[in-house]
Amino acid sequence: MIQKGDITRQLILEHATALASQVGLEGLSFGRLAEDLDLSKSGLFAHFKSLQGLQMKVLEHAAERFTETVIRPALKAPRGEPRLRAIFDRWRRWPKESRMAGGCFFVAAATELDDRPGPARDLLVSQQKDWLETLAGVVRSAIAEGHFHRRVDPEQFVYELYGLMLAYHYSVRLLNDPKADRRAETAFESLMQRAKA
Amino acid sequence: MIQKGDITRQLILEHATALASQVGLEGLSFGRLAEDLDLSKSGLFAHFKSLQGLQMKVLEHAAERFTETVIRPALKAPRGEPRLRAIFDRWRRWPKESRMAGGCFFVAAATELDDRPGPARDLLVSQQKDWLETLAGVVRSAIAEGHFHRRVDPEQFVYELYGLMLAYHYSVRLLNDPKADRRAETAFESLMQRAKA
DNA sequence: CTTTTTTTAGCACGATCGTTCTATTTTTCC
DNA sequence: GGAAAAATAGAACGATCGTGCTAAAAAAAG
Repeated sequence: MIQKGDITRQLILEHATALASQVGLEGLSFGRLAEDLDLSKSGLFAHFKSLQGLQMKVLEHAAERFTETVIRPALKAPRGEPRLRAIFDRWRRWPKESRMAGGCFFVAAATELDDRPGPARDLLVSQQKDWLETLAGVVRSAIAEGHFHRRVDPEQFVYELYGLMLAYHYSVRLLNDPKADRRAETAFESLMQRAKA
Repeated sequence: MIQKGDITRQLILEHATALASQVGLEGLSFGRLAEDLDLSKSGLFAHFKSLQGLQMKVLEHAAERFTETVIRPALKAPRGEPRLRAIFDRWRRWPKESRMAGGCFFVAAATELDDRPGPARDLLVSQQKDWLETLAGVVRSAIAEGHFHRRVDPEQFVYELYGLMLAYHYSVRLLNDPKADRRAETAFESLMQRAKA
């Protein structure tokens, strides 16, 4: 049975995730959220039983959005190189697509939580490892399909791909570099070229 | 004339910078600093006239430390490729070298300030652009020395180098990946190889 | 030494934080 | 419809925040 509370919770999480992409997970506050959403602070609090509870739900919500915005659609592309290209395109556009005011939610969370032990950090780490493993799997497919030669190290490939995306985020958001898109594409093509059979 | 205040200020900044690498620039608070350093909150406050003032000084302090720990020593290496390698080595070790408990201070600051307009962000952007320009200059020297071929795009090179460092930071701090060092070295050598004349 | 300047401490302010408790309203079930 | 359950609001708590004001202590200057 779908309850009213579930809808409200979803609405809160939608806003909280976008807000967290700006101010960080620790920057979230019930007072601010309540004001933005025209709810009482205590009413909002009752939905998640603590700030940590809210932060965990926000992490889960963001991961779901990422899956349905980036991963799932890209899986429709043919295995191997085309799928990898689809992922790259959608990944790069995902902060805009998901209307994250503060850029990629996970980039913010990663630098914020990397030195704060606790369940939130643990959850993020496990999510990120899943994502890296998914990426490595796509690279392995590209090798199996004969698109990439067999000497390609999938983990190394993913490491460099991730670096490229981080540099892109940094260039766009902090430096406002208009050439950021071209830079990312060039780096991606270079990475692909080196892996080609 | 050197005053007592300057020494105290330096001591505060030393601690504040390390703390900010963990909790971020916005995570700094006079109360916390005062407790850590056994000073009164108001006495500490008097040294910087506002939280923004403290944050600006912390940014400046971190930049000075970076210059003397990474840039200056690396400039002793011969122009071109050797100097680039010296920078890479020192850059990678600098969070440990400078005893930043929370990893590279600037990585944290970059993701934190990228969507908060103000003087702190402006200062950080100008610092980062300086650093990128320095790096591009070293790459240009490598071309001039004949170490790199003339088709190398210095800005593109720096973009990929920066991405590699960001991925390294991410792998070490969030994922605790023991292979992070090897991954960074491999990516760096690949970047060098592609640029070689 | 004394005087002046600088540095530090103490205290209070309004604001906001996470959280708890209780009451009221709204939704759900029969 | 009414009864039970769920969702929301209101007020208050102790804590911490940045900041200002005032006084005492320490350092620098003569």
